Amino acid sequence: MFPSTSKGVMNQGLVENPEIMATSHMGFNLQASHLPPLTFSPYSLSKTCTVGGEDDVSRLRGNLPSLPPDQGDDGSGRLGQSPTQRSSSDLWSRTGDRAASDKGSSVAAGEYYSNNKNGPAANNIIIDGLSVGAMRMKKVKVRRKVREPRFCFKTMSEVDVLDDGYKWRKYGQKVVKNTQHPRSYYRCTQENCRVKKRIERMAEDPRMVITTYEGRHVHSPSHAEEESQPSSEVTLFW
DNA sequence: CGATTTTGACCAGCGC
DNA sequence: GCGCTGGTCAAAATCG
Repeated sequence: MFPSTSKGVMNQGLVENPEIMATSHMGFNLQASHLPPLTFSPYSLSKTCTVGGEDDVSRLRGNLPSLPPDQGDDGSGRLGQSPTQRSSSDLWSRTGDRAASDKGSSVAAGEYYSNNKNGPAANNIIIDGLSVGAMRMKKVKVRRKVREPRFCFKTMSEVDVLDDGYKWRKYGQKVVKNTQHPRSYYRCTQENCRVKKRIERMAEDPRMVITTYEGRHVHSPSHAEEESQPSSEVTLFW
């Protein structure tokens, strides 16, 4: 349903091979000198990286997308990992919102988990996936609030804010529970563009930066014309 | 001086 | 209802 010539490896929510090419009307360009050339398939990304609410849970349970990636406003075209894709022995870290209690009562839609089974490595980008199995294990309590499509990924970086080609304005910073590092909230400065992102460092490994995007850009990257070296970018689509 | 960042206050969702 | 927490607002401060 989505044009993609993915050559990458999606494994339990990770993109391990950067050689994924795809086309889409929406995308991110991450430019960072410390990163390898990366272009993520929109299909792969949406398939493993986002979940936004009750509808998504239903979709995930059916393992079928209900919407193509370019339709809808709440997680279009998102697919879920099979519950069996999440191994209990894998190291997962919660990176998403607080739909579930911090007191460990349940796992709910809207949470994001990452699995870095290869361990942190330089120039390694990890796409975060979602545990559907965990949702099945317990009764899911879901926020009714409509969510924008989201995905998050981790990068090993000394700088918090990666240059993704868009212009961002910081609108908040918060110290979240059980973490030493504050979480920063950014909004796209483009008028009528409601895309947000938040950036935080992993508690377990402060070298890893977790970037979570929410929403879709309605415009091109601000310095798209300046792209002279596609091989030095990371492009994320969904 | 406009754009951006900082930061405390406020709000909403959730569990008890 | 209350307390806790994450997310957002907005005034003040800072930057270029």
